Amino acid sequence: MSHTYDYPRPAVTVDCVVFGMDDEDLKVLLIRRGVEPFSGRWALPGGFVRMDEALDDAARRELEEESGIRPSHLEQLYTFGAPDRDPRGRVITVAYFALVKLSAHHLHASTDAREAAWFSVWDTPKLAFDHAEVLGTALQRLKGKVRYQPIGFELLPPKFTLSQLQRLYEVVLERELDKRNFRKKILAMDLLEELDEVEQDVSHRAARLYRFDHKKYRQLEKAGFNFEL
Amino acid sequence: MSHTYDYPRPAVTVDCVVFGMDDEDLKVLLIRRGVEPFSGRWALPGGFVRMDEALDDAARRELEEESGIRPSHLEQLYTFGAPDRDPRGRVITVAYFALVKLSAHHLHASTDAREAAWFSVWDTPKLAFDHAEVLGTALQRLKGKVRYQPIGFELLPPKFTLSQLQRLYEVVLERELDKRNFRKKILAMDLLEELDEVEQDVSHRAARLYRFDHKKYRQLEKAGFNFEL
DNA sequence: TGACAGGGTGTTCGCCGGACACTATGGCGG
DNA sequence: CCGCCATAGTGTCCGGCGAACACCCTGTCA
Repeated sequence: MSHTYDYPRPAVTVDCVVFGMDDEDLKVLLIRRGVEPFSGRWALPGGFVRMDEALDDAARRELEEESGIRPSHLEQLYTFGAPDRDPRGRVITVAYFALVKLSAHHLHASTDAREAAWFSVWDTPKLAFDHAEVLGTALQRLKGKVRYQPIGFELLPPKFTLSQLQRLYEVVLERELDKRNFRKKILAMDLLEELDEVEQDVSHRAARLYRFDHKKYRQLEKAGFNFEL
Repeated sequence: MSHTYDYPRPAVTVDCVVFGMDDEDLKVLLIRRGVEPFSGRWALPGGFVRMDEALDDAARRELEEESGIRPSHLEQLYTFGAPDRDPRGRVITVAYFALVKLSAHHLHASTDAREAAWFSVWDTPKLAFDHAEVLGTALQRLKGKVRYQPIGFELLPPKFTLSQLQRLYEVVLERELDKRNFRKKILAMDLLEELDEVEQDVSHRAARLYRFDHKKYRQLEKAGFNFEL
């Protein structure tokens, strides 16, 4: 079946930059392409938008189809539409930005025969299309946003230690933070629930676990509170 | 001439939210539609993206065609793609956000038979499509961005008084600012060039004029300086 | 039992943001 | 010409917050 229009139309895709965090590093999800163009190259998960589908829904669907992941945070990032960004012709892509708790998503291998894997964001292979630029934009966004919105927690397991949280901020912001000042500030916000649990299976003194209190955050937010760093 | 594709494709447009500032209020540029759908209604300037044209270029072109305006600041805002946002079918619009010096753009009336006019952003007529939502998103962006990037100056004439600048911030941020603190802070940044001129034709003491020093800003920016409020 | 690998904790100081009120000028009208 | 009006322009104090900074604690493992 074919479709005919009076004027030429670009194709529209969505692509997702999905970030996850393991104990050392910030990771991004990539898919190895199995078809031309750029067959064999790594690329961001994504695909064509259906005619009856909202853009956000398309992003979620493609992500789930290609990796099985349902992100805990998803937002639109930027729309890339350089006329020559896809060798097949005019393709405009609406890029999305997603955060997942890596621990909860041990990639059940390739859901539909495509290979998916996590890469350190500082050390990715050469990417297809303009996906390196998209990734760069997403990193900037993450770096900017993490300081004034509590989205960093979406990258950590539900229960986490303050050291994990600090490492996360250090990796994302690309600078070291003072342990005492960091703890003082984050605890002063009163957004973390101190649990009666400590981490397990570590070969040194075990750290206390905390949980982010979404409900309290929403309350404070309404009252004009601003999360910052 | 017609164009045929294997899969259906959405149409892609750009729409521009153009802000200007007069002595009292923040304004937005609207165009009265002359064709269906929403004929007679006011809408944001915009139109279809050409096949060989970057998105930014499309935004600039449509804006110039419909109003003669060449904005001093233009950036992508957000992409709106709800399946039912246009009664003609699937139309995805990439919205842009633009700032102009109102004084320099006394709308040479309708460049191509369409009616264009400035409206107070707090008091617009009912808008076509989902343009009210687009405008709301743009206002949020302006409000957020004006505090940590010196884009407010794009809304003022090249030479302005500190009172004009303060009024601009008050209108955009929707709150009153203390005159002494505002002046202290903005002057401390050392980004304003104090001119040997005062405003003319006012029926009270004339205020000194200042000019924003773009060059100095770029230097400081490189050195890690951060503009704030 | 000692060494190692993080965990956890307070104080000081300088700066900046916020609150706050009066004098100075210039135009205009009476 | 004098007084009024409308806006311009100016400085201080205080409290809070961010930045710098070092040592003891605890649990594990060899």
